[in-house]
Amino acid sequence: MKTSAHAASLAPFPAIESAIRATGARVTPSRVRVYALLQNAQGPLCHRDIERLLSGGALPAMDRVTLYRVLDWLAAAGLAHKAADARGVFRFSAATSDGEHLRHMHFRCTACGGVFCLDMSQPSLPELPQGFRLASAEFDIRGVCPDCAGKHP
Amino acid sequence: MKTSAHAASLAPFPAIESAIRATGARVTPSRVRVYALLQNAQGPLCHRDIERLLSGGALPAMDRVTLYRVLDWLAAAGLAHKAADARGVFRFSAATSDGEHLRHMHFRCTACGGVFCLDMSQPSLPELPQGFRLASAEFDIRGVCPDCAGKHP
DNA sequence: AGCTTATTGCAACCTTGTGGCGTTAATGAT
DNA sequence: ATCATTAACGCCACAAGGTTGCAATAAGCT
Repeated sequence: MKTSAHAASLAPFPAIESAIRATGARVTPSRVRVYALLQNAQGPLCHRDIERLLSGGALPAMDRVTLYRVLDWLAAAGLAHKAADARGVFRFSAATSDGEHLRHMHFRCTACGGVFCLDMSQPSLPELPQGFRLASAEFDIRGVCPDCAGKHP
Repeated sequence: MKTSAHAASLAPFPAIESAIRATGARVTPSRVRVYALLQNAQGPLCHRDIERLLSGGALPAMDRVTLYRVLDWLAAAGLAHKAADARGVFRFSAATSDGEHLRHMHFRCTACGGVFCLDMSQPSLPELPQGFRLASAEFDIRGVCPDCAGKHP
């Protein structure tokens, strides 16, 4: 039995692959790797985080710019959410089914930039003035996380 | 009657001046100008906005870095709030009395980065898990503002 | 007026993110 | 299976936002 090295690298992620294919765009190793990584992540990751996590594996690290483009593409395709953290750095997270993450609770650490999802029911959304187009709404709580609070007492 | 040019440049802002002096730090023209500007602003301003607004006047434009430092100092002194907008750029706003702005509603335009304060009563704050230190909480609503919605139909 | 030292201005640098362009490789057709 | 098409990739340089180091300046105190 002969299996190409290429096919083997994509095979472990059938769901990922089909989700990408469903958008009409091409299925590439970069997209599969990044999207899979976001889905397994605990919270939103920034470009730097992803670069580090990716460089650990056996596969060759992908180009900086390619990663930026893959992330922006995932966001544009609706497969990921893109939002700036408390330090002004963009973080990305996999977009579950739909709408689940749109009304969510986040705790943003102003020291390390980390984002923690608080799984709590959220209050109802208020009415917007005329002309404003809503994209997402979240209760944004800022402060210092337990880790950083320990380092800076 | 003789009045020094220096004193004349600070005289118009007695409240501003005493607020700065109350922090224990030195009262400088840069701090007075920037803090006065933030207090008169309609919404949170970014570094760029402030640079432009300042360069319009008769006084010589202050240094880029000095402005960054004045803004960070205002935030550290508790006279201003510092937060990243939807595009990841820091915006600053004058800190009114206290706590008023901490629980506030904002609409952040993902196209132009503009921030609009929505003066609406806000739902109550939830409990945080152990170890998390709260600094501020706001209902963060993202989307496209009427201006940008008109440009990109 | 003179002293002390917090602020300023300047220059260089860092990080995050984007645009241009030739090359590679994912897909559809042969 | 091979080929052609063109979306993605990799590499380059660049832009915007933000920070650090240090010499020169000017607030505030006596």
